[in-house]
Amino acid sequence: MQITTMSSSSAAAAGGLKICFNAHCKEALTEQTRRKGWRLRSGEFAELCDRCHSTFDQGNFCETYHLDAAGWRKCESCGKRIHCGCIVSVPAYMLLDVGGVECLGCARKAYSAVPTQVCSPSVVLSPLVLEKSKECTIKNWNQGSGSFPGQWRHPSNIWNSSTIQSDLHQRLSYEFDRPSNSEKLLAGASSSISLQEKKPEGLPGRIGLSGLNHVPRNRYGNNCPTSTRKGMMSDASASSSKVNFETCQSSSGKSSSSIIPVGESTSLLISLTTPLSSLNDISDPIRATTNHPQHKAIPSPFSKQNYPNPINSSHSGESQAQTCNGRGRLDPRAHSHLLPRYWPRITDQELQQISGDSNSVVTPLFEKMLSASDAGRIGRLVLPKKCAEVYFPMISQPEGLPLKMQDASGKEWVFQFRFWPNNNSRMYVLEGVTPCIQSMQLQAGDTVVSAVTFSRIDPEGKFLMGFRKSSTSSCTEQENQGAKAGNGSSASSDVKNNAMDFIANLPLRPHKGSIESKNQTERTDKESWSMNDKAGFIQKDGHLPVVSYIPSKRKSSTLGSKSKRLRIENEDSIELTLTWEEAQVLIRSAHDDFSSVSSVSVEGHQFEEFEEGPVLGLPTYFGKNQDGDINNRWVQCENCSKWRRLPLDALLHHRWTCSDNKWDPERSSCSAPQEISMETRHLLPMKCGSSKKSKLKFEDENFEVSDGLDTLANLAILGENKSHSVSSQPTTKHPRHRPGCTCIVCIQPPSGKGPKHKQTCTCNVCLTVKRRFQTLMLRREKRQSEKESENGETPTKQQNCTQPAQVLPQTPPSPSACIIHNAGLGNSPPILNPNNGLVDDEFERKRATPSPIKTQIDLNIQPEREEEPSPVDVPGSMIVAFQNDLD
DNA sequence: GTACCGCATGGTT
DNA sequence: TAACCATGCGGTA
Repeated sequence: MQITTMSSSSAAAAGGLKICFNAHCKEALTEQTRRKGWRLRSGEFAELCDRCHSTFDQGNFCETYHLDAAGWRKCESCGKRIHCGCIVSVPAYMLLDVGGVECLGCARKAYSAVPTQVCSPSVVLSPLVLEKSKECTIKNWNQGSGSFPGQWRHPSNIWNSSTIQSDLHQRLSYEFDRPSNSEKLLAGASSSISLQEKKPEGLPGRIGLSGLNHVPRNRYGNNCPTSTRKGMMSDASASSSKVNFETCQSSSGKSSSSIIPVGESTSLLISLTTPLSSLNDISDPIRATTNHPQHKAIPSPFSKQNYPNPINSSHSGESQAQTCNGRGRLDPRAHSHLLPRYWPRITDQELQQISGDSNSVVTPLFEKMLSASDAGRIGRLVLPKKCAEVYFPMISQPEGLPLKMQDASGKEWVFQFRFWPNNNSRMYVLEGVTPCIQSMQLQAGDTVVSAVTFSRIDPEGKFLMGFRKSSTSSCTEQENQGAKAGNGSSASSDVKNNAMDFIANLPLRPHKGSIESKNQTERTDKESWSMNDKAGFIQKDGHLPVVSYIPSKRKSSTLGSKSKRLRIENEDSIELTLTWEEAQVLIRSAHDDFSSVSSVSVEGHQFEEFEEGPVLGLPTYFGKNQDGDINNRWVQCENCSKWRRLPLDALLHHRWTCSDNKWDPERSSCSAPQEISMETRHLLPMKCGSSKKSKLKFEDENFEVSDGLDTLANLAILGENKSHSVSSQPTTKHPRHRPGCTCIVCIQPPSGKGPKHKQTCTCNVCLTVKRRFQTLMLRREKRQSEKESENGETPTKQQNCTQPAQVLPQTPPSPSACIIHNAGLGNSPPILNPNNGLVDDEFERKRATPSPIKTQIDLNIQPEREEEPSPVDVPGSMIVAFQNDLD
């Protein structure tokens, strides 16, 4: 074999007295005795004295100097001893996927015997080997000093090999991460130098390969007599191919020796070196190789690897993790053969965590966004076909084989790697992943696993399953990519929400049955809601996720009709509905007036619309003094659940805590004991779950509570409703309704068809209608008042009467009335006793006092928009009905 | 009734 | 247009 050598950056190191790099020798070197040994990570070469170099050159270096060192292993095939403990012997062996090592000769034979599938990169074409080949080449160049030029083709000739070109292209595109560069390279094939000069922008650590990157405990085996640089070449030749190398010198003159294999065999090695001087002064080689024609993909792993520090590790065995930027470290095949969506995007940090301090080399293989079905209960993870075939073991039977996977925490899982025949093709799946994914969900706490990255750990040959969590950003690159890839669900799977956060921020508050509306409307945009719920995917990051859906064409097209799965999920969402219903009790406007609350009808369902997102609040209770006057309010701290007495006009945050108690400094801390009073002892609900109770009638008739929503609604109509006695027990249909309730919620199907509401109905829908009406009236009156003000007129009596804020204080509360009131409702305590069915004097008094409102509400009408005519103007509508009812 | 299995279907690339 | 792949869905335990 003849090798032409061009240059080495090591030349720059000339000058000054040096000693032999061999720690066991350390003989002083002179210009005349200095010889280049193995290549170092820096791109330089170990400088050896003549004697050591000779040993090295003969492939006996490790046998000579490392005999007592650790790291000797046996070739799994031929049993030859291989030193895997230093950088010198790196090119002499290969790491097997299944573990163990193989000498180069055996590895090559094994590889040649595998026709199509999947050879682990490290097995197929160990970059180490490649690297070593190069080193060897370079070394020999140095030695041979450019002889036999005639036997070396010009680099341009190399490009005649389509295979090589392809591989190189892959490699280049990977290495440089810039197709343009590779294109240039290919186009300008005449110069591999240019290759070397292409600095990997954004690809800092370029996968170095070679022993450099590798585990220090591998080296050339002394039992592979041919496995020194020369020997290795012999091995390569032995595998039926003659390999020639040609090197070109970088025009920069830097340490770029580019070794381009020129051969016509099926076993061809291309090794390109690019200087990494700009990057930590580490020169890592790039290699493109081809082997079996069927293996277009060159198995050279290496994305991120732990590179032993050549200086240290080669002697001390210490390894040093070297991080690369995420993009460039993936297996070149990922870029060349896999769709971008499958490119692993594992971060350096993650790799670092995975590899830890060990000598393991972690090679990200591919990544897959989790689809709904992947993350669902089925427990099947569909694998991209190409990824499965390239990176996972070949399987010939559909049953496949069990595949051991290790997650980032080190826990081992065994999945069934199998395939289904599908359209004359195969569909690869990993079965049994649900526990693992769920485990990751748990570990992730409140985040969401959105993608899974498969990597391989060498030399163990184990597979690693890493999970990427969703980000809080709703429009992450992931999602975009997922959406772009047509994987809407995966993209959307990033958008899991905490239910309460969602509720708290939801601009629309659906009424009964509105969950369905919610589903209908959201489903079309984002099916993953259901999936999330189903899979327990809830993101509790506190960020508002509501509008971050990335619609998927596919999803939307699928969701409409025939999605049995989705129907199931919708059922699941009903579970959320119940929770929602309960949560409704506490939802209120963020403002302390009603003007910001209106009602809209969407697809036949009523939504309470907040100008701003509603907030959650605990109910408050109004207490009275000894005279029977309501003069205080009790509110429960959201932290300690203690009740605090506040002034009536206290304006409360939706998350009121003791620290907000500026009215009673002594009880402005949760540590302060709860005030002992009649109310706290007997009337206020117990700490646990009290706020959820929709309606309570306390022993003391001074306290009557209703839930905040009802109060809110009733506040709007101020007793215009006609109460009726009902049991305090909720109905089975609707926990907030009483037996006998004939409201639409209790008696109507979700379709909305059925009997109309009765005027006495106090269901949410009715109440909202009333509230809506009140809001409309208020606004109307307000406008009218403004108009009149502009005209210098004073508001009419009627106007005053219709404004709760004005009316309420004027309406003396019943001595027996103490009202629960949604904490955020503001200063004006609602004085009513509404729909809990308790008829009192107050109500009767109000009933006797005609209100412009009570004759205007038709519970069965659709709440109109503000612009629409007032119900008052609609003859024969609710005016008559309501009046009749009252009469 | 439910979960699982495995093929089929059809949208997307 | 073919391949891919998400998921539908019938059969079975």
